Order: sequence, then C-alpha cells, then structure tokens
Amino acid sequence: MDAFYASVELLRYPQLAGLPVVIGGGRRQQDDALAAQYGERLADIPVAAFPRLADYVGRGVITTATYAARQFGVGSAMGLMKAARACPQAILLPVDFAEYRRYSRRFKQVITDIAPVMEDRGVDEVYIDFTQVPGGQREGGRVLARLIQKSIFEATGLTCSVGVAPNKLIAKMASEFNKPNGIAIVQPDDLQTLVWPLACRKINGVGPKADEKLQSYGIHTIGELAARPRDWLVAHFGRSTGAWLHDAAWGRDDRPVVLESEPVSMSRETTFDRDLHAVQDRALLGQIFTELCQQVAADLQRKGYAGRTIGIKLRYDDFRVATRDHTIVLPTQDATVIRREAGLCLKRVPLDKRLRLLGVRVGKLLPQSEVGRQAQGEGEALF
DNA sequence: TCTGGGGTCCTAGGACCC
DNA sequence: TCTGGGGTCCTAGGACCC
Repeated sequence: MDAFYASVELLRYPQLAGLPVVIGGGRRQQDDALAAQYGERLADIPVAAFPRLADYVGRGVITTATYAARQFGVGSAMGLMKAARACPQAILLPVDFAEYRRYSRRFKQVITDIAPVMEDRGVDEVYIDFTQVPGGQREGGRVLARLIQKSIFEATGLTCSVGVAPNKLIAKMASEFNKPNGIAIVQPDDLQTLVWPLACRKINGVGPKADEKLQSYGIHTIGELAARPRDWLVAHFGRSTGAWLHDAAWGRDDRPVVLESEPVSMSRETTFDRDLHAVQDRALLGQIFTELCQQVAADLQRKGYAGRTIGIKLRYDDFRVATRDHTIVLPTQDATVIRREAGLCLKRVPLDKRLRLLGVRVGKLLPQSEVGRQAQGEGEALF
C-alpha cells in the first residue's frame, strides 16, 4: 500500500490532500481538542487548525510521510524533532492503529476474493501467488495486477503498488519500481537490466550492517554481488548468509507464499516521556511494568495463546538494550504469573542507569486449546 | 530533549542427555 | 597418549522487516 497510514488519514481529512503530512507520536491535547470541537465533521476542520510538526515537543518517530512531505526530506523512522527542523510546516497527525487495521482487513479481503493464495506481511503488505488464478498469466500478470489495484481503490479509496515476478524476492523489489499506484513486471530475462543495477540494500534482508560490510569489499550493486563467486561470499559472510546473498543476487528464491502461520511471541513495550531511574522513579516504573504485563496477558487471551518464555527488555538512556528471559514449565496467559516471572527477570539486569524503554514479552507460544492437552501429557508422564 | 512498537530469524555458548 | 560425537533446549544479543 502507498504511504498507507497517511493515505488512510487523508480519507478522513481530504482537505489535507497534496499537503506535507506526517504520521507519528501519540494522541495530543490539540488532537483531542479538534476532535471535540468538530465531532463527526472531520472534513470541515480548516487546514490552519491542524497541529504542525514545529509545535511538537517530545519523543517519537515518523511512521509514514505523504509524498508531499517526502519532498522535504522527511520519511519513515526519522525522529520527529529532527523532521520538525526539515519541514516545520508539515501537519502532524497521531497514529491511529485501530483505523489502519480496519482498512488493512478490507484491502486484504478484496485481494483474497480475487486471488486466494495470499501471504500476510503486516498491516500494509502482502504476497500473492497468481499462478493458479484464472487470467493470472495474461500480459505477464499485468491484467490481474490492474484488477487488484482497481478493486482495492473502489472498495477503500486507497492506492497500492504491485510488483509481478517469478518469486517473492524479485516481486518485492519490483513493487518499489513504480510507486505510488504503479505496476512493474520483472521476467527472468530482466534480471541483468532491471535488478543488477540496483544497490544491494534493495534486497529484502540486506540492512544497514550487511550493506556496510558489502561496501567495504567494494560491492555496491546487486550486479557486483552476483559477480562474486559463491565460495568467496561463503568465506566472508558465513555458509548460510553467503549462499543466500549469492542466490539473491542471481534472483533465485524458492520460498512459497504462506497462507497461515502461528505467532511465535507477543510483546508490549513503551518508551517513556522522560528517562526513568529504577530508584527515583520506582513507583511509576512499577505501575508501567504491571500495565505492560496486563496488556500482554490480555493480548494472549484475546488471541487464544499461552506462552512458556517470559522476558523483559530494557533500553537505557544511552540506547543500549538488555534482555532477560526465563522459560517456565506450564504455558501461561495469566497477568499475575507473567508479572511475577518478568519481575524475577528484572532482578537479573543492571538497573543503575536511567531507562528509556521497558518491554515485556511472552514467547514459546502454544494455542490455548492445546495447553490442557499438554498439562494432561505432563500428568501422564509424572505417573 | 535525536532515534516507536511489534514482530521474526539467526548465532553462539553452555547445560544436559544418550 | 586426557577427555568423542550428536542432539536438544535455554539464554542473550543482534540484524532486519513492516
């Protein structure tokens, strides 16, 4: 989906179309004041009444920027304070994840009505297997891609970009070629002309660290990566990563489109308005900690899972991260149990520096429906 | 007053078992 | 003449993605 969060907000606030708008941070007093004053008539709010990036004080990052805002050099993951210097006049809207999820469900429903083999890749992205869809091969997939775009737009008013290719790796790259509202078709023979000139960073899975290492060897493009012998890549990046890099550069990827998958972990974390100290801010930290445990427990219960590994995550004021976890015998989805185990984890981690973030995680998940069976199994084993 | 929140996967060492 | 070879599980950290 194109600039998904921002595009959903523009459906509510059409008066902001074409303006630099960024989504980020939480709900603020100005936001509540506007909502109270205009009620349901959101489209009537004058542009001048919206909060600006320049007025923002506090922590947070941009989650999405409209294409107009990107012209000013602001974009996803940029700190709001830094973005405010680059584009102070941009309108700043708070994240409304519940609303984005509603639109996410709608556009995915449109897709599965047309092409049922769809893999969920988060709130704004999917892989679709066109292979068995009637007409899926017409014009190399362009006809079906157009149908999906048109159907999504009619149902939601949102645009998306589609990459059509023989596998997920290349399709993902292709989806970036003609953003927004574009279609790109990449056939196997197009590898050298369309993919090899791209930066290695365009490979889904090559991040800043891997890219830096590749650059240090003089490898900047996917073509340069493809030119390195497989053995050389294995020698410098390890057996697994080296082989994967070689395959990726040659456009090889045999991962299937996966329809369903079980969650591995669930977590809640929060960055504080100001850095907190374990001693001076003990009461506040304790309250936040308990709330995080209750939220994770509620998430587990709502989705029907229980987990055996309880963990915590801290981010110190210097941005270093520490994690501790502990695996218990019986899976739990109980806030009290999670709070107790997470509390023990907290005792094992240094707490002399100020904290920026606190998180609670439950892993080794099992559907709640299988927990009884597991407990029964334990009982049988005991006797 | 730089730097969110929710995830997955990988690596590597140590414990423990056969 | 010191002390194998697999395997699984647990834990901590880190890279990466949306």
